[in-house]
Amino acid sequence: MKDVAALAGVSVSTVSRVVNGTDVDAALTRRVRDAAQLLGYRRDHAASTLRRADRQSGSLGLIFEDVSNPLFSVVHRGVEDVARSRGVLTFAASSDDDPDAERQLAQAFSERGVDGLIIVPAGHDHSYLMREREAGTAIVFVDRPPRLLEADSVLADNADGVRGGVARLVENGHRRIGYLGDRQRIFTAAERYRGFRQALAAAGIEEDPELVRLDLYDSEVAHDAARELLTVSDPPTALFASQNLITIGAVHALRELALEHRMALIAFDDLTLADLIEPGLTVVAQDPVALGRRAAELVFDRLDGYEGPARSEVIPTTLIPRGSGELPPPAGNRRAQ
Amino acid sequence: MKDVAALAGVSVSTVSRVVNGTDVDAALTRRVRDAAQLLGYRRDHAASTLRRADRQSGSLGLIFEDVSNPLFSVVHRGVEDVARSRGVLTFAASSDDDPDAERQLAQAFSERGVDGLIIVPAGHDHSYLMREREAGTAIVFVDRPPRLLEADSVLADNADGVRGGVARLVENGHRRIGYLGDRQRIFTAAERYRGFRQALAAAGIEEDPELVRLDLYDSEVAHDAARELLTVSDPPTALFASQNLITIGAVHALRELALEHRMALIAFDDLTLADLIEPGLTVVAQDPVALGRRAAELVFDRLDGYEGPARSEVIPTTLIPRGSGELPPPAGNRRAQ
DNA sequence: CTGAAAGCGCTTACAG
DNA sequence: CTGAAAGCGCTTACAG
Repeated sequence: MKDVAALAGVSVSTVSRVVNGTDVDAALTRRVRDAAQLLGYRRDHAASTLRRADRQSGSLGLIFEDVSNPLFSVVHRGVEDVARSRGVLTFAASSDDDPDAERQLAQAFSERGVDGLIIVPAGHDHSYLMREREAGTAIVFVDRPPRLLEADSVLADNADGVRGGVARLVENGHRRIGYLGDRQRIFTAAERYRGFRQALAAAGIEEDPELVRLDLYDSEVAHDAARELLTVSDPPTALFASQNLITIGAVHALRELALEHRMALIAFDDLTLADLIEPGLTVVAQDPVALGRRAAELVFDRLDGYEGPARSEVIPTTLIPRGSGELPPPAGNRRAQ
Repeated sequence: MKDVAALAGVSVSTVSRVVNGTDVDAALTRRVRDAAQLLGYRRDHAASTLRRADRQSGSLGLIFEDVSNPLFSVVHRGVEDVARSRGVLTFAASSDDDPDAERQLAQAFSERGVDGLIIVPAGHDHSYLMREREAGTAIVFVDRPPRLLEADSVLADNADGVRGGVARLVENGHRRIGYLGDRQRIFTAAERYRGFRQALAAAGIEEDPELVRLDLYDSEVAHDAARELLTVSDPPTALFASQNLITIGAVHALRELALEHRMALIAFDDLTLADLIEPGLTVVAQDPVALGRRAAELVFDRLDGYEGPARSEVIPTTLIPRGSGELPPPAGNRRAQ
């Protein structure tokens, strides 16, 4: 900037004013612009915000479990869309579900002066974020709620999604419905299982522990659990798979037992080729773009001065029928009721 | 920092030294740390690098076509892994293949002082980046090479991947092979088509224009093109789909014509449920983590002082046989040769 | 409208 | 080992 000022024959104040668009004599403006162009001048954003009154860095920090997880990368895109419309850029990083990593990333982002933090929480104690918030950083949680901290959050309607899926199975005549669940310490997994139980209760069906397998942490384990569950003495006529990897394991098990056209299946979360497998996979789909957009909007509401109580927003899910969820129970089972 | 110094009863110089780990008397160090802890002090990273000798901001800017594209989100993760091991954070943004957006993002990142830029190029003229590079920013291109700028790049071996896939089809006895290609102005699409022609030439097969459909920009268009191509008077016995969306269109067309078990199919790029569709989808898979890691390594090589000529690295692809690519031509066709 | 000066939060020679 | 002082690139009252 000094160089630009020298070349244009004006003071650095004037250059600063031109760069910031405050009124400056047209001739001077031209001289400054020419000089800047010639020297390839680019304002130092950090120095600028250091001195500025509002102290906004124009950046947000996103902490996901994994930036390459298809769900979170789409959330990221949702955030980006609303942030970019305000000239705000996004940092993104992966915690790999490690609470220490989450903290370190939050700290690293804070040191870099992000205006807001959007977090898919890994930790179980977010009180450490109080200080960042007092320092003016807007904090919003996505996909899972914060613990030990009152803060804005945007969640998918996990319980309701499962409830709707299972209700559909019940409508189609199923009463013995198997459930394949993820680790119950994970918020979304616990919520989904809760939805399952609610749906059974609403239909007046008693839960059969034999038909429920929880804490399935990858497709292999889910595959084994599904095989077991499908071969109990009084097997289910329908299955609910509560998550992507579990769904893959379940489909493998159904194939192996040649049951894919006889056993109804509904899965939580959509998948790329879901309409190309046989039968088409009926899913309860989340809306990750909406999760991201809304989270960003809550961040900017705070930055724009909203100081009300923490808001918890819930984004609805959608049931997408593709065939597997519409299979009726076999005739024998129908009569048996 | 001033406040910490006051509370600890030392000068700001001493606080700075403690924060930066230069040797300070143990007792003073303790007093400073306690004061910092008490005040919730967090160093201002921007102010720090502003004054520092090396001027490194500890951040990288990534410009993808779309952060939510599964390929790029995995590249992102690869970059993140090597960057994080050096304490470097990553900005990421989507250009949506718009050259202007690419430029604006590059500029926004530069203003924020990123140490390096990793770009999936949208534009056709990257000379505008000369200035950033002169300013010390390391620049590496991923997935597609730069234009009008000598710069490091990391590409997948597109041509070779297709060549290998088509060679496999030829080995299995196919001589009439259909090709479904994306818009030829896209570098990767052109490369893949080049690989297709090379494979045919190597096998002494003359290219039949009737069996080649290019510039397919979405699954609908690909679906239509595949249907057409499969119903010409002398139809192919095998198909090569050059990209994800095209593959989806091709599989739909094969299903529609009930040809999925009679027509061989190999696709470029792996997909989540590829082993669960019938028959399993044989693919030429890229290694996006490696693309990202290598790109980050090239960035850090430059930042570490490497000043040699631009390097073009190529990451090999892998053929994953799952059934669809291993279907032989029908007996009649085999005799016909 | 323009310029000289102070200062954002920090680091780093320079003395001591 | 420690402190006073200068200065990184910028913005912004304050005079003129």
